[in-house]
Amino acid sequence: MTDLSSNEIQQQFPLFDTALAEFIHEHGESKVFEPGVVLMKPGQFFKYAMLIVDGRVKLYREGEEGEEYFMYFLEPGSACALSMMCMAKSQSSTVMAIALEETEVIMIPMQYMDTLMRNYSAWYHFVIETYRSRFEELLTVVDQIAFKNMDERLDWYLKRQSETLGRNLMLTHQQIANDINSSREVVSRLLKKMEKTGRIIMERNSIRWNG
Amino acid sequence: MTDLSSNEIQQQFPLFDTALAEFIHEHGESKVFEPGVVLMKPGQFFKYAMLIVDGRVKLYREGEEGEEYFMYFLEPGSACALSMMCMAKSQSSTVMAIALEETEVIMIPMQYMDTLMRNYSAWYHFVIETYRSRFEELLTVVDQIAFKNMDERLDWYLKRQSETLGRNLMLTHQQIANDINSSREVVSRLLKKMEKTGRIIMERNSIRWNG
DNA sequence: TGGCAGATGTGACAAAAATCACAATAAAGA
DNA sequence: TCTTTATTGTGATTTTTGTCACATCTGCCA
Repeated sequence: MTDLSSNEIQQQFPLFDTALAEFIHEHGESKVFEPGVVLMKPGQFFKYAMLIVDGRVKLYREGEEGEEYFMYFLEPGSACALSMMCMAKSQSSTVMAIALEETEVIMIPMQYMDTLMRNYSAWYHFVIETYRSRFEELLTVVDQIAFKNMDERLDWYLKRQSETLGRNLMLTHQQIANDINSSREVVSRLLKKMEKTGRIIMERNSIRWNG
Repeated sequence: MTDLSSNEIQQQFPLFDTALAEFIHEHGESKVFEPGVVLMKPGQFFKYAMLIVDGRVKLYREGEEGEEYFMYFLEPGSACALSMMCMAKSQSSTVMAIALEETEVIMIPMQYMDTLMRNYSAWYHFVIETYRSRFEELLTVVDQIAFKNMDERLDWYLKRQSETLGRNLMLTHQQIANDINSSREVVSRLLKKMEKTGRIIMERNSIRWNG
């Protein structure tokens, strides 16, 4: 039983019809994750499909030697595709997911998946759309690292960050370097160039995106 | 109506139960693609879910300036995840798919998707497993290009090629360079090194993998 | 058999990015 | 205010990869 009414659920997830929203209201469980908490990590198994109601989650890939690579954000109204896929096969996750803000999540136990899939076509449309959009997003990530130089990748990274986090990005050069698997010095120099063209304004601990 | 009996379908797709195999036998359409034929290209819309019965399909991403990046193969018993996702939303594809050999495909018109999802749980398990495994595969591609140097990427590339194409790879250095978005000279030099360690044997137009 | 096209080898050089070393600056606390 | 620490700036150097130029080699076929 969730904290949210089926009405509130429908507001956040416009694809859901009333019957589905009520089912989820009934059988889902609400949970709040504090900023910095790990929602998902490599090797972890899933018992729930996770729907983001409020807040923001950062997904990134971890390399063997602790390198990181930012993939995408989960925002309210979206679901964690990985949680649904892994759950379906009792597979373990291979990415990290961290709450950036206080994040409210509806968790749907896996035993309801069959029922949902079978009886609520809105659900499977939602599931497939979730997969599709994440797959697409991952493809654009591949594009960037396969085909683009660091300056373009940095630009794209900041653009995406500002799209979900706003124009004022509270990021140090080191954090950015981690996210795009580069080094602080390289990021510093490239940022300096971007500042000269007016694309950004730099302050200590933050960057203003002018896009 | 497919050329394949429901029995043959079940043999290729072990997850399918008899009822599902019969449904697909009834409503699917058989099609054969000759080597080199494009099954799917950016901008194309889908009316069918494609199941690979025989042959081999190569999927790769195309960059804005015509660069390429090899993603993965589709083999018999697997489905094209992209075709299912795009179809579901009438979205257009963003990758290239080319038949390497003569490839036999079952094409299921999209109007049956709802029925399949609703009435055949084996179908949606299959769909989700398809998505999951492709997503996972794409993640390992990200790993490689984000975290690894050219020598490791080449090694991994050859390993994957030989896993589905056999130890004897009919590839020129130029073709390899295209697939991993590098240059012929770089690939030549790295291959030479790999030959010295005995990991491969080079011949004209082909490479023998000893992995 | 001679020539040609595609494939491969290789040195020299250029460009992109990572690394190293250290300076300068700013904020936070004691 | 003085100290400490995190952040940012910057030159010098190295490593990795890509590019250019050209030499060889191999198989094909006219």
